[in-house]
Amino acid sequence: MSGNQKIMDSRCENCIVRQFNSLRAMNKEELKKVSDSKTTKKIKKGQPLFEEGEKLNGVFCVRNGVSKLSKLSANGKDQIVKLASKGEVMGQRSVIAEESTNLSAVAVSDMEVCFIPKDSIVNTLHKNPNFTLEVLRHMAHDLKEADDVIVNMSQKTVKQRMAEAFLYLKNNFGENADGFLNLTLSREDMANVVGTATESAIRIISEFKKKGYINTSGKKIGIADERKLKDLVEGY
Amino acid sequence: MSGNQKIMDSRCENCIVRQFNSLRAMNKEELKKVSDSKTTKKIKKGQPLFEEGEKLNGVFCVRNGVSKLSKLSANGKDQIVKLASKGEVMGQRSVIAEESTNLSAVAVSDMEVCFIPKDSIVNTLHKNPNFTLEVLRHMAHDLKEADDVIVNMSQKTVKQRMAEAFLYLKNNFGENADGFLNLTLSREDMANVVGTATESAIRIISEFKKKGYINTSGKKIGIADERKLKDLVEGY
DNA sequence: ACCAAAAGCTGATAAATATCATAAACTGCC
DNA sequence: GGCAGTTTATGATATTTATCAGCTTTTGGT
Repeated sequence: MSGNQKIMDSRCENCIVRQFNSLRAMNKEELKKVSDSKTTKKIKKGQPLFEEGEKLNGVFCVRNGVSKLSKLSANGKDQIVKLASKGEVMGQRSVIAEESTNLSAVAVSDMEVCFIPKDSIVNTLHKNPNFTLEVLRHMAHDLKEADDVIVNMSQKTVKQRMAEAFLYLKNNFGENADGFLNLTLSREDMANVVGTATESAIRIISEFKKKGYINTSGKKIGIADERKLKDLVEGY
Repeated sequence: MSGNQKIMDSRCENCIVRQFNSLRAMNKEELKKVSDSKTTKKIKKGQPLFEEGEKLNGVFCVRNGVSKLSKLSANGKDQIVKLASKGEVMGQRSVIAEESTNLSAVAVSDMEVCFIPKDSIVNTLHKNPNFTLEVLRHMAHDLKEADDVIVNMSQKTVKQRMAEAFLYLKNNFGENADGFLNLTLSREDMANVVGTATESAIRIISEFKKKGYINTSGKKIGIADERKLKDLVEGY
């Protein structure tokens, strides 16, 4: 790595993260505008990026770390709807629909994000059909995933959803050299992903451990028997 | 009504239904192309429009009637994800993302739909940013709603979801002169909307009736006490 | 290093929901 | 109009999940 990498990375044009999201469909000028107007922020684990009901005047592009996107329900519990990591753009919906967000975003690990004011985004949406289409494709995909989540939530048991959550964490955030998941969530967050009580989540984690599906070390969790977890999800 | 209404209506340019969906952002020529390539179909209650896993080579625009969009889960139950009625376009996602559908569509009442081959849609998506943006806005809205559904499914009780479903049916499909809901769903379909066992749905309907929240006449259901249903949804 | 607060854990119990069984009411059909 | 098949209904029971209470472990701050 060269000494001036920091400076290079700070331009969107050179940002690797862009590969993963709709920004890659922007042309040079558009990207320049975005880059000139954006600001980079460091967010500590546990800190909020934005809260439900806020009007966002821009989107957040994740460079590093992970954020949970959740919605408070009437019973006082948070439901985590999505975990956004490197390359993902948060707050798009609010900006596109010109409504306040329906979700809160809180960092679940230390993060580095770029905040892109909405003007440059909205402008490009009106002028560059390729970009708009790219965003649309992303959203179509998200919507399809949302359907799957709805079906899982309503048709699968808590145990099945928990097993699925572990597989999801492994597939999306990977595991480190010791075989533990890269992303460590608190039991409460796990419960809020799965949509269950914290105690129930803890109980199921204990059970999975006892049965040898997973192993734990402190808060870290490792997938020990992926096959068994998959079977459980499928209902065997 | 004039004698040639049938003919007028059969052109998209004059179709009222278009007011409700993204097609209104198309220009004259684009609309003409759509109109020339589309075909109109009548679908009887209970008949499928398309099935999960199919590759759709076009979208369906609902002129009349209602279709359920559902997904089969591993336990053999159908989860109804959406009810599409007049003006709604089905199959967009599949066409946009160029993937097979993740949902099945079955008519829950007699329907009249227009099938629009994908070419004219895809073409416009590439060339008319206004149209693309309009579709995008719709999808952003759908996605927001999907988030709400996820939260409801995971955080609310079956009883609350059932109450919510009745309010939804009233708000979206209205009621007739006798005070009964315009859209009559079977108990099984109700259960599949709410994500519960058919017996549980029946039990809750009986309970609501006993408590005076709703009234029934055969399969028809009328909302008797909207306030109480709303309170129930909110958790009182 | 120590203390308070938070997170994790476990048992007992209650509540919600699913499942199984059975019967009545309705529907389409000849 | 009557019969077969489906839908609706209800009871009994089993299973799943939430809630409450008490305890231990971990964490972060000074």
